[in-house]
Amino acid sequence: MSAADRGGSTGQKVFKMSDIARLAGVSESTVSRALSDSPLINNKTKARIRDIAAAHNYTINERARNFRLQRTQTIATIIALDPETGQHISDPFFLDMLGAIADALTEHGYDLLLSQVPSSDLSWERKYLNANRADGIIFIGQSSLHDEFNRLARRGAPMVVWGARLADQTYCSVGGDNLTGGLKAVRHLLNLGRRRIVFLGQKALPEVSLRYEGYRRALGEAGLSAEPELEAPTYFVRDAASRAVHQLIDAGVRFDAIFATGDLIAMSAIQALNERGLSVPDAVSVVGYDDIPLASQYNPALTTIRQNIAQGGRALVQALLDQLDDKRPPPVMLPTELVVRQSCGAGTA
Amino acid sequence: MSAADRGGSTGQKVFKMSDIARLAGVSESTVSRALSDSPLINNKTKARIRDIAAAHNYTINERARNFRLQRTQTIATIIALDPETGQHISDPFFLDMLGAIADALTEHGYDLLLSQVPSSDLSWERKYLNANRADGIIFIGQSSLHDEFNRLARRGAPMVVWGARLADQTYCSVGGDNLTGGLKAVRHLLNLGRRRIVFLGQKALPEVSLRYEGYRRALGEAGLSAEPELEAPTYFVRDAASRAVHQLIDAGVRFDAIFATGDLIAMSAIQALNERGLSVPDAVSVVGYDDIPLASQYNPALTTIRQNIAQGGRALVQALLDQLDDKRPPPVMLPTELVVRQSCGAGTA
DNA sequence: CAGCCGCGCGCAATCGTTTGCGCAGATCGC
DNA sequence: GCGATCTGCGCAAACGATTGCGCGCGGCTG
Repeated sequence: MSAADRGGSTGQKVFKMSDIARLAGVSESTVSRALSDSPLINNKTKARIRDIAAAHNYTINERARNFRLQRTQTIATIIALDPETGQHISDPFFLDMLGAIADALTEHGYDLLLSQVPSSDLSWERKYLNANRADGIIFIGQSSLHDEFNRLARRGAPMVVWGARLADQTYCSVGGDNLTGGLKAVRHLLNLGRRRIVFLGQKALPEVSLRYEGYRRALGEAGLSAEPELEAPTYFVRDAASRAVHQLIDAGVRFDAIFATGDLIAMSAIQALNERGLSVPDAVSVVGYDDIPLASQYNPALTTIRQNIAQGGRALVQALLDQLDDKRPPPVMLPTELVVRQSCGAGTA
Repeated sequence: MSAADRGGSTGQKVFKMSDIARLAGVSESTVSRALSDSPLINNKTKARIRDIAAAHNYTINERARNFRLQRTQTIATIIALDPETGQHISDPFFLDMLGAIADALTEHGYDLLLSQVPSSDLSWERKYLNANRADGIIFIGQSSLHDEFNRLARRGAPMVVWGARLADQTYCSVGGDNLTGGLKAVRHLLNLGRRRIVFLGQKALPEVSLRYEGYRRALGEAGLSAEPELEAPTYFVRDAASRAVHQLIDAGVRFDAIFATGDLIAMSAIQALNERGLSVPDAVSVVGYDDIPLASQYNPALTTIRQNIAQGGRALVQALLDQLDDKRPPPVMLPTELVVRQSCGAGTA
């Protein structure tokens, strides 16, 4: 049995529509219409054809069907690895998101084509849309690709991006409410009596920049203002956050709390604090972001901002499908929620 | 612009081969052959056609091509969620594996179709192979599907499974060397002077069962034997491991080390130990399994068994592609490696 | 009884590519 | 100088489904 025979499949004959037609004594047209429940076909005929199809375990050849229909029923999901920021696909957040998207697409009868590309390779349109591999694209991770996304969207490509809503944005985005997220996180720290709060994150990233704005506003509400020495830029890369914390301490900067713009960053920061003999949450309170599955199991359990990932996946898919229906869906902002755990002193480890 | 016009794409005309042919003043056959570098075409003609194609940003329609060639150039990767074991797609291990598979497939010019199905839905063959959506299937997670996989493989479906090699196995599997992994983990604990080592994992799962065999042998080498009271079955589900540890302590079982068959389980166990005032690694040494990205950042950093995930992804893809070439690749077992970190007392937190 | 309408179905074109075969012109050997 | 061989390209038939159009037939109306 060679790879050429019907997808290298099972060794037994794979029926095509003409086989069913012959068995039923009708034309292919009739089979096609019967299986798609067309009103043009008599109900008895339909039933007979369906029985025959079922009896022979017939499955319609989706590729042929989609080809004829000039559609793919496939959505490409691209996780753009930004070598600069070091954000990696293994961030658990991405996998959860991917699962949510897969579920939502399945519900709508779409397949999910997964691709992991370095952001330097920007030929998405050619590769997926022109090559007719996918009907649309979901990008996870906005990073520094804002302009590129704008260009793509202006050319009419059906696409949606998980990320922040930006000012000059022509593409559709779905994301958490990063400003409110930052606000809630920092308000919580202030309510605990913390006053010198480190902002740990890379403001160059759109989402992080909005979280920073929330940080700034929360401080403002408390009559404080953001101090440059309390801002530590760090990417999502493994040890960057840890290094940043060490540097702060080495530089003699005093602080009693950290707002980390990612749970991984928060964990890395906590580790660094421990290495320097600072206990969490006694000496320093820490808030993370995303509520990745491990956040609740970390030691101490992480207080964090939860984004509803399942809801996000559904929203991404819905926005994209709307575009395929010629609608122009507006950007979506999902509510965020503060989850209080031990790393803020809610309990003692 | 409607979703119907060439994949709902860019609004500008999408060229097809006949357009290029007309522009070049040749037939479609010639264009086709020129682009696939057929020796039947004069080099000058080839160059001219390629220039024209490039100038018009022409991309071959992959769907039409694959349709004509009776292949899909797509591999379905299925993460079977076993509701019983509670293992979830968000296990970081899966995402890493997925990334590795995606990379390896891309290298070979294949696309990755992702599906997340509850194991109760077993119509993979119909859905992916008969429907011509994919040329083959990669299953991540063997769980309790051994028999189902055997059936599928016997029918000749091109497939490969990430998991353990079992006795009556007719399908091709790729996996870590679980026996040696268990051996290394437990030998390490024994070398540290630990004697009462808890086995934390669900032996019903094939891979875990092999790790248990390693555990047993390592104990045997040290003149010890496995004691039933030190075996705590636990699934991968969020809090199961924590509960299991609490129960052990409640039952008055004495132990000085834990071999957890997953990093998430190990982390959960450590948390439970801490809650009961037992410090890691002073009172209890813990070894995990998988070396997920967070293992090194956990607190304390986790000693664990590393499986080379990138290598695993490549091996899975290679095994599947071999099958598509009519070869019968043997099961693959990849080496495992012990990574010593603080949770075993290699350092102090 | 003739004309009309609607129901149920078949014919054949079509989606964009690949490829076996055929054919014209150039080249070569003798 | 003539047939054989080779080179370079075009014709047309596939791949497996969908769908506009047409047609036969039965029932209805006038």
